[in-house]
Amino acid sequence: MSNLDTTFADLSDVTRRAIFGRLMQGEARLSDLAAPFDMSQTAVSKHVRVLSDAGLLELEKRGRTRHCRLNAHAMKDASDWLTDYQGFWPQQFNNLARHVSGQGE
Amino acid sequence: MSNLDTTFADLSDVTRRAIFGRLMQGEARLSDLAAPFDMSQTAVSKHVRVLSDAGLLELEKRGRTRHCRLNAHAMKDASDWLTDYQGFWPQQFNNLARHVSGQGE
DNA sequence: TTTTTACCAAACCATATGGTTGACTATATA
DNA sequence: TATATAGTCAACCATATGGTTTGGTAAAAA
Repeated sequence: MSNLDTTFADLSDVTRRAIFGRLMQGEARLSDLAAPFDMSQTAVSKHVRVLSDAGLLELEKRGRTRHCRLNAHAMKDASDWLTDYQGFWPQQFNNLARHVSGQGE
Repeated sequence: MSNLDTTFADLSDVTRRAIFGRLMQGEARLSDLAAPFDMSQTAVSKHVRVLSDAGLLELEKRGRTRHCRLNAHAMKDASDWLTDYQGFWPQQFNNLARHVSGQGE
């Protein structure tokens, strides 16, 4: 799978987007991440592994806890892609929307 | 699945991103869409159905051909989300990147 | 030292995904 | 009319995904 494939696939799961969002507020332990979800810690651990494999976050073992934080570099790549994407599409969408809705200008 | 789930899932397949890209250049018949790919027309037809079910494109039957075009409204929704997303994250990413790389500023 | 905590690993399960083939329908074209 | 073309549908297959449970290990706390 390409990088873009995995990034989008990762973002297509609501649990992972939530983990993503949580980590924006800062580092968290695996059990902290798992707590809000109505599923086993093992399941959350798998999601974290998916994100980690995609390079979207980093894991650090400290004693018996595992600490997760966003990987700024990988995030930057994703952000850059979105920037490019978003820079290109909107006019197209808007043009198309104007055309379709017949609103002219 | 939520709307966001399906949109990201749709974008996570390279074939569908290519179809997506092709349709940005304008309407196309199903067989036109299928031609560049080393897979059966049935497979491409399935991808098109996935995109259609997600509301990302529209199908129109004209005689024996099926014409596809982007759905401007659904596209606008996706674009809006990306805009919000991208408006929110970059500073965060940049802050995080600065912090991690220790570049101060 | 014993017990609890935090996590991993393996096996398993149901469903989704991305592809195939073959048979079919409907429309153009010769 | 006969044939080729565009596309669908249904059945099938292999693999991926998202979850579970059970049993383990290592570290912290009692």
